[in-house]
Amino acid sequence: MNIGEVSTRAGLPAKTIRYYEEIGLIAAPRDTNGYRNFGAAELHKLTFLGRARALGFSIADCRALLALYEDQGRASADVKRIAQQHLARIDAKIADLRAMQDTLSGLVTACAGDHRPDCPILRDLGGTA
Amino acid sequence: MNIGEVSTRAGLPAKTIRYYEEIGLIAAPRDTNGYRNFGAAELHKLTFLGRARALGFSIADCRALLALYEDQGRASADVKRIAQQHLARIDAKIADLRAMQDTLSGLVTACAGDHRPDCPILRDLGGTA
DNA sequence: ATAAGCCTTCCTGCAACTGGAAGGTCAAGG
DNA sequence: CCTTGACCTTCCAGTTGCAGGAAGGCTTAT
Repeated sequence: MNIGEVSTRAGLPAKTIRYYEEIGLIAAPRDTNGYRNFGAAELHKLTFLGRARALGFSIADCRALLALYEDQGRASADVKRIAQQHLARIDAKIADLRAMQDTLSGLVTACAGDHRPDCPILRDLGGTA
Repeated sequence: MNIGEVSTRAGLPAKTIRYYEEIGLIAAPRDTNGYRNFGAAELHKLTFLGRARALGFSIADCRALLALYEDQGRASADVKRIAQQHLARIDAKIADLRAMQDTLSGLVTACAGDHRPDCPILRDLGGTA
């Protein structure tokens, strides 16, 4: 399988796959012509990576998760810890965004949005000045 | 006011203030010794920027908002449009994160987290393999 | 022979800073 | 007068996770 095919099958851009190889996340054996030649195992790993990334795991987390995935003697506790930490980061991010959303939606509602210069949004940003 | 004082008063790191000057977001007049010397107006602008950034506005948005802030003849509609677009981006981000949160919390709950290798999280990422 | 459609590497850029090195300036203390 | 320490300066590199594009090689079909 060349990179194009693996790209469509894994649902990842070729650029991303090359990048993953570059940072040592996956291996990509070469043909004599220099082309990358992927097998089923690498496709599987790339699909794994795609899902993990879609769940927001960092590359560092992905590396750890992939290692655990390959390790038949792993402890599920190690996987769970990573997932929990990530979940905590997500929760925190949502909380931050919600705070912004609250403030902003209030301001947007309060703003007339017409031709006049008076604007509660700018008033708020400027410190009620 | 030197950069240190303006930094504490605006609540922004000195590095950030230098960066804002570098990208032309603010001006920073110099003393004869080369030190930046800020006046009340610049402090005010930096505070404005700090609040806008805290609400998640991009630097590009901040630049536009700051211009509108300074423009006495602005239309509040222009401000509102920027804020609404940003709000939409925030809504979308929250939706994304919530989807991740949903999936992940389910997986985390399902994972025993003990010494055994069996793990629903890895099973899911690996495509039920 | 040539054109299209793959593939390769390498370099740059994005957002918004942060950290650190190397060095100038200033006020206080001995 | 000298030193110490806290400021300040510029410049360069790194962060995250790729994307865009140039310059060129391989393959297949016409």
